[in-house]
Amino acid sequence: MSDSCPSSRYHHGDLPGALRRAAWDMVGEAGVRGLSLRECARRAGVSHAAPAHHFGSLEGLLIEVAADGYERMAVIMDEEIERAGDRLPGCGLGYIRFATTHPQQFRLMLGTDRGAGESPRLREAASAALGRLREAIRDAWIARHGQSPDDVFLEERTALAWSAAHGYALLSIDRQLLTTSLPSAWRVLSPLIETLLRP
Amino acid sequence: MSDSCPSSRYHHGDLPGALRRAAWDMVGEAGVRGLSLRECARRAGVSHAAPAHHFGSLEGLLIEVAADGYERMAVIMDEEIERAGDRLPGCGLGYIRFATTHPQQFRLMLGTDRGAGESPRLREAASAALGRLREAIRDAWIARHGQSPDDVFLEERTALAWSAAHGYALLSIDRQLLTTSLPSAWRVLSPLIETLLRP
DNA sequence: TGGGTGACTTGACAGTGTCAAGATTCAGTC
DNA sequence: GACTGAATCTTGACACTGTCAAGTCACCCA
Repeated sequence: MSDSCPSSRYHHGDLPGALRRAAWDMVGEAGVRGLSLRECARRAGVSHAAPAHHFGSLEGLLIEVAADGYERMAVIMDEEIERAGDRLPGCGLGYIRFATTHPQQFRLMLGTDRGAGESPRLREAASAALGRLREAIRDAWIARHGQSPDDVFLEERTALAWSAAHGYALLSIDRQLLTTSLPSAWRVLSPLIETLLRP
Repeated sequence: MSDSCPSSRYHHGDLPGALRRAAWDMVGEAGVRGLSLRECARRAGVSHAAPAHHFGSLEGLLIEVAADGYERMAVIMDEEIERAGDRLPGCGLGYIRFATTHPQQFRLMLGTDRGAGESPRLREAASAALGRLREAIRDAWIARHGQSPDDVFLEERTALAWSAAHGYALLSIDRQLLTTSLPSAWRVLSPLIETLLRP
């Protein structure tokens, strides 16, 4: 059963999933502004009003697609952690790799505003990505200092690491806007590792 | 002559400026998705097709409004530099202050994509903001080491500083999404100053 | 097997972006 | 002062959009 060929006329079978995949593809092709509910419905093979039953509105679909993005990001972060063999740089580089390979979707993810707080799935997915970074810092700290850092201190270092990775990711995707020659992620961010692990 | 009261029926007097101010206000009120060309035209007191003559399309208006954003950001960075008495933290804190006081406009600024590279005014405005940070790092380096840093090295440190400030700014405005308790900008970012100035 | 709910379809409405044709205003030249 | 051309609009049209309401079909459970 494909996305655009429903199992029956009034019962798609997996319409929410098909709509989210269609939205993901359209954002990748044409950016957030190029996304429309009706075109998603066409690609899923249903009528224009079908999505409302599952997502309420276009805004509702966008929020769920942003949550999808964080879940996909977590997968790439895990891959990069495994490839790098070192969790802390693996997390950061995975984050950046996701953003540079999915620039338009990445923009959607950080473009969602107040309504996004209402989605438990989005909150969880975003927190999970942040949690990987927090765990990586905690483990690196324990390896260096023999004991766990203070919770408040850990939050500060996590915020610093996330900020730097996030900001660098945006520099990468906005490169025509800000600079024509951006130094590599490693060269820019590796000095930060020492900072994160110093009391 | 106000924005919505043209000096004559077929000659507004400053229509481009009025449209950009209307767009700025609408983005602030309802986010990028809440902006429409026709509503901007209504607020400026002209017909729906008038903006096309100045901006070509909605996309063209968005790009110019993003450039406005960077110019306003530069003003706030300069104010914060003066208030802090120290350029490097002043730049960073000014950047963050702008983002947290204009979250929706800030999102517009980083939401612009490929077409934005075409606007010399946007490129210049964005580069000027980045240039302030580069100058602040260079000056702080000279104060510490007695001579200017290598250009490549300076670009790396500038990218690191921008990334961290930018990332923290986004954490601030997305706070319902990622965390309910974000440590202050100073506590998160001040360890970075030492990193920026170490060879 | 029937009923209730879920999952759609159809149709309508208001708003949008953009384009084309036309009207008005301004500025420069003679 | 009149004329001309360009700038700056207005009007109208079209296609697309999001959302809502009413109706139809499919599925599942008692």
